[in-house]
Amino acid sequence: MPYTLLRENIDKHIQFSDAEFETYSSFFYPKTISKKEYLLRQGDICRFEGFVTKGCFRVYTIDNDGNENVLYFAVEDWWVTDIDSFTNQAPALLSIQSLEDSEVLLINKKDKEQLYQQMPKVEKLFRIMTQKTLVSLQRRLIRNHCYTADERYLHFIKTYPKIAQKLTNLQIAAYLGISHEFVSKIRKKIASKK
Amino acid sequence: MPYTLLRENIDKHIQFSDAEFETYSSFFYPKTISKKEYLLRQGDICRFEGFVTKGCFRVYTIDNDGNENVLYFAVEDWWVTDIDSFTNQAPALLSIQSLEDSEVLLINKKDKEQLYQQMPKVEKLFRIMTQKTLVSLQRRLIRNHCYTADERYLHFIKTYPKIAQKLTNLQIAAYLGISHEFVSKIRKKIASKK
DNA sequence: CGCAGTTATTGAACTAGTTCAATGTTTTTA
DNA sequence: TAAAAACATTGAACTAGTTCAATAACTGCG
Repeated sequence: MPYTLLRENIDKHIQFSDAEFETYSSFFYPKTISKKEYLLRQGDICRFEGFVTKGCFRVYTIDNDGNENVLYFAVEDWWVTDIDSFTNQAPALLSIQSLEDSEVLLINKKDKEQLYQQMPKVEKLFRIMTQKTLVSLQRRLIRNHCYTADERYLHFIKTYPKIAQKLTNLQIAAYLGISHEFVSKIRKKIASKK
Repeated sequence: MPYTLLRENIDKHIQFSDAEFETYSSFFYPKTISKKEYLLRQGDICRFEGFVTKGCFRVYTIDNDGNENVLYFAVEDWWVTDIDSFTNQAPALLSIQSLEDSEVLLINKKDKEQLYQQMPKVEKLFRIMTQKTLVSLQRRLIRNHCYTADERYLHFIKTYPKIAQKLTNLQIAAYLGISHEFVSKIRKKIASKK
């Protein structure tokens, strides 16, 4: 089942034969993560790229003032890693923690390099996936500039209703870059409009 | 000279033999853009990826309220495109305008595809470049959340002093996501502290 | 079950940043 | 070189969002 998800993930971006997928998937190994466990801690070196097959993660960083800042939440079919740390084997700026019992498929650095070498098509796959991620991040940056907090909140729960359900106000606030009290106030405002 | 810059650009990311670079660079053609001319207009389809060899561009979007939002400025050694529009040949959300007389090396969609096919190494090159862009955008997103406008302004002029020199307050404001009046006030504050 | 810890709500006081409008400055262009 | 246009500065009034503090509601756990 986890590998079925991995297959479906690829099919969204590129065509792989069964044999190609076989090779590709053989580089990944499953890992079970219990609730609140860390896949990666800020400061450590990120040894993996992970594909989420079950559960939910928050990918975040703590700034100098101790504020938590969520870069994104990852559920089934999302990838989790600190690319910078993984690529350069340098200390991570990001932490990755599960919000519930979860499962991932992991690939480590050496195997990733070997996979690139053995299957050049994987370069294309990750080039395409990274591009798509970049586009959505560009759009989010723009939204952050031109939307109000209310609009950003609404956009988030509309775009990711399933993820939003799993989250506390605190977590949503850390993603939107606002205070959790203000999330409360936004909710109240919305409720009273209906 | 423009092609020397392209060579130096590649050398930062990957190793190319002279022959490989020869092939690679033969896919690009130079274009001269005079001040305030558009390389791409929001709504049009982006037919190129461009490597800036001279001058300066702003890559921006206009939101529903008519506010201009600068995604980034591109000078020598930067790439300009609307990836989403280029990849999917769909209407662009972004406009790309030169701020001064400029020069770019362009590659169009078909040639890019042919290049990928002919030189799989180019997949790796663009995978790596896209990853680096993604990392810097992730960091910018986080900065936008945890820095004040003053801090973001200072970070910007410190990180890109050469670019900042070329820009008006209006343009810097559109990049930082604040009003240009506030940029003025920040400048005054900083000046008075010295 | 009951209690501890975390999360949510609310209000009051505050502040970072906006908006508007007026004035001054620089740049562009005829 | 003058006039027009674009850009920058400044202050006053405003507002979106914060911070703090107090209370209420949930959640998990022994």
